[in-house]
Amino acid sequence: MALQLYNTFSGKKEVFKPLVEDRVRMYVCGPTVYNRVHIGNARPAVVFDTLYRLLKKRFADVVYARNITDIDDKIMKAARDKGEDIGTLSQRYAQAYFEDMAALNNLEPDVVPYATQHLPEMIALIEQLVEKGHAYAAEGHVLFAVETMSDYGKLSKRSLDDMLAGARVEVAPYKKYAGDFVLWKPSREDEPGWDSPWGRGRPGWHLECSAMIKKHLGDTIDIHGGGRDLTFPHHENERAQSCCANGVDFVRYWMHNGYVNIEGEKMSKSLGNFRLVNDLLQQYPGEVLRFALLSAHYRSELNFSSDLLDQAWRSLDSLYGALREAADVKASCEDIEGTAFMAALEDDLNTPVAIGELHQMARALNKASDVEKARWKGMLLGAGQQLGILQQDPEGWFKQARGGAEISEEEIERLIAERAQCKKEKNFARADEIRAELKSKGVVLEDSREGTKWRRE
RNA sequence: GGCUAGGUGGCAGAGUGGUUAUGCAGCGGACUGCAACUCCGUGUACGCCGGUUCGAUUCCGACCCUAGCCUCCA
Repeated sequence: MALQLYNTFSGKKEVFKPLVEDRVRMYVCGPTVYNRVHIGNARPAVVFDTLYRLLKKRFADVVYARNITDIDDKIMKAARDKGEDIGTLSQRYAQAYFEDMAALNNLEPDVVPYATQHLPEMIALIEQLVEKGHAYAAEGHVLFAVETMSDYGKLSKRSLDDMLAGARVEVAPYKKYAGDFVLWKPSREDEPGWDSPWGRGRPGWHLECSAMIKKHLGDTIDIHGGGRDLTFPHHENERAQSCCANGVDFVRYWMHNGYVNIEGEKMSKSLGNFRLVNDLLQQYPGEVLRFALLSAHYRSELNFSSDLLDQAWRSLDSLYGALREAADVKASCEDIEGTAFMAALEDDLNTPVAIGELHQMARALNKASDVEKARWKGMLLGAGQQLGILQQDPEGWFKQARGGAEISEEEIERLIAERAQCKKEKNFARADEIRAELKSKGVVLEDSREGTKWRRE
């Protein structure tokens, strides 16, 4: 089955065909590093990481780039507030971002470009736009003239008239037209800035992506992804800059993920209702967070709650449970091509259905005869790998801490040994007492012919 | 005000013009010294009102409601 992706630009699912056969170039908007990221920021990283894994399976030459925005007015403000150097602050949060993303089992992108390392490219892009009459300088600013682009607004599906009718911001006096956006703005002495033909200043927000895409991936790329809120103005403006400067198609498939909501409301730094990935990691394994993010289709909104996380954890428990039972089985290297699992992923990354298939595989593994177990274990592991889950040692999975007061492994083992002795002596009263005692400390015992296993819950 | 997306069983979440996923929770059963795990069984849910149709949750129209974008934002 052919990979199908929903393209924001056309508004429908399309069969994915790279511009050049077997070669895919994908760019995803990364974070502005002025704070630790919240779980909403993690969603595109997880979604597009899952797509990246799928693309790598399908195509020989895949390059995935995800930028770090390290120059921005919010970073400048954060640095001022903390009395810290901008570079130090952005470096620190970039590092924190990498750690958070790694904890969610995200593979590293092939390219991680930084905005501040691409000033010459950005300036060159502006010069090109000015030269072609798409941009003009005014009062130290350089602005993009949106009226010079005939299909401006086509990505976000809005007309210039609509936008101006709903405008809620005052129009800056240096703009020729209210919808024009900034490519370059002047910096005061105490603000970070770079020399340019228009004086010392800094780039507008949208420019870096255009410049970095051009440099690292080319004039026309296959996939550009990000959160739904970036469709306008960010991606619309990127598209305007790149199309007008390069004169060729910019992005062939635009993809946007839905929001993570809290209590039915968008989670965002500005609303202050966010949950930091790092805080959540104190309470939940990264794999649980990843699973929760993949439990809804990427284009839907996802309501984030402790209920969701608990369900995700239990679902993973059931999958790891099947692997744990088959711990002695050597998994065969199974090809998951052509399975319902792959068909789900290829259908615009339908991860909820793919997860359903994972459960079917686990059930099959549980029921399988000894000879069949190797095959199903291989399938389950292979499918899990495709989603970035199920790669841990199952025994370790069940023994990991689950928050709250912890009883040590030594103590657990000691009580299990005592209970085994009691059972041998038919002292079931004491055996049950030990079970209850451990249960009260969050440890569940599972007897079997091979002995007693335990897990934390 | 303009534009966009969506309203599915207790919860999460796919999907479909008729045989109505999947997971969690619940209930019944098998297994177990007791449990747990696992397995088997079990739930006619698709916002409201009309229309098309032999038949609509699925198509069409109106309505209600929710969220988002139009300003920094994943």
